[in-house]
Amino acid sequence: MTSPATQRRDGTDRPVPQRLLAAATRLFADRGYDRTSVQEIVEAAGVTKGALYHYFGSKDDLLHEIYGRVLRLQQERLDAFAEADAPVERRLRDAAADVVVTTIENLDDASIFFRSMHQLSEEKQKQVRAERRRYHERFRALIEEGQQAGVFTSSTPADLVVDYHFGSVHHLSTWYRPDGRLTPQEVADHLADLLLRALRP
Amino acid sequence: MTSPATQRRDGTDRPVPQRLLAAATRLFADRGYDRTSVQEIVEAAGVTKGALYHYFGSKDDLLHEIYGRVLRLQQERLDAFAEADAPVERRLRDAAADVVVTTIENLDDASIFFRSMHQLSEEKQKQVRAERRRYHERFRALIEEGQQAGVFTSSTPADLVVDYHFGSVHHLSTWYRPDGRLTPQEVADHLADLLLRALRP
DNA sequence: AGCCACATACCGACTGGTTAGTCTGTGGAG
DNA sequence: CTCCACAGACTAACCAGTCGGTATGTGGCT
Repeated sequence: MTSPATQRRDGTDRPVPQRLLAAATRLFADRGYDRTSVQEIVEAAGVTKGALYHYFGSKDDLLHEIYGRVLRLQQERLDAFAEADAPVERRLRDAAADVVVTTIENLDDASIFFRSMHQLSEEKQKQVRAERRRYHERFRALIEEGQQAGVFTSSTPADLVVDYHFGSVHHLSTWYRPDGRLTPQEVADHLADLLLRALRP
Repeated sequence: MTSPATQRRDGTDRPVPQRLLAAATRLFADRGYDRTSVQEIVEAAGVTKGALYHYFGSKDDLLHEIYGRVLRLQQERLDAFAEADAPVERRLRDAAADVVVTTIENLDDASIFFRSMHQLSEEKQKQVRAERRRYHERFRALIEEGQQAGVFTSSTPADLVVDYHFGSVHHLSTWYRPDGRLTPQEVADHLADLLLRALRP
């Protein structure tokens, strides 16, 4: 029962599909989807095209899987924070800071996420947007809860506040460097502070 | 003296280079740089490849010109607001709101800007980054001025505040729709409010 | 006024290179 | 013997950039 669902020819390393996903993530983040050839991906993963098309239907599927992975992870974490037993300010702060940390820890995913949306087929884009919307709405609900409770100002629509915060999260992949002077947690705290200060009545 | 520097064969419409730039902007924004063929650009502009390569050295040059246009425009506007004769809060607010309006009014430019950086040649990227840094620093100086004067909180480094705000500006091209319920000016006012509230001591 | 020389502004067929995806084949486990 | 998990040569399509050619305008000379 210790063997993975998918076996590989040689016993080394992780299963092939995961290696392909990892190689694709790295390459997509750094050259962009269109500039990365399938050949480069399989070479980086130490396999051949046969293997890739054995597990994935298309190059596009590979990208879609990356989106799925990120969306699942973030949604899970947000739900956990949102449902916690604490005052709204606390829950929003924790959730806001957590996306920042998680995003920084997966910077490759983040740069792919916001740059490669339109390389996805129309239907897959629709699916991603739908999941994204669920996430967005969960976050918005938190803010609206605080506004109704009077702990957050209502002078800015909750929608806009969500976009304001996620703008800065998306932007992280543009400027954050792991060798910079701020740790992920420090950046997260600052950004969460900015959000909460902007929401003070 | 009324004739443009560049003459075109037929007297109709705007000069060819501008038509090419406009067509390229539209197409790059909606299919992405790599997904847009030179053939499509010239067809949209009503000319042929000969014309394009007569005015531009490469497809890449076309993109570079788009970046140049945006950077020049934004830098000019920022400088004007920053040098105005008014208290810092006022100058920052006006500048912050203005980028939002200008960005919304050129949404195509905005989506190209933050999605197509990597398609530029290394040297052109370096140039764009340098101009971008100048812009960034001008903005940061405004915030630092306010922090030193004590009208803005110093609890968040000015750098981070700039990235926070520009994150939301970049993000506009992802969510803003001209047929939405908020006008560009309303969005700009809200985002500027959020920034200024986040900076209150 | 007429004519020549040259420049500018394009046209569009062609080339060399690249790429996603296919398909036939094969080694090893059970 | 069979089937899964992959190998890798092959194909059909596409695309940036080139290049030889053409049309229109312009200035100088006579």
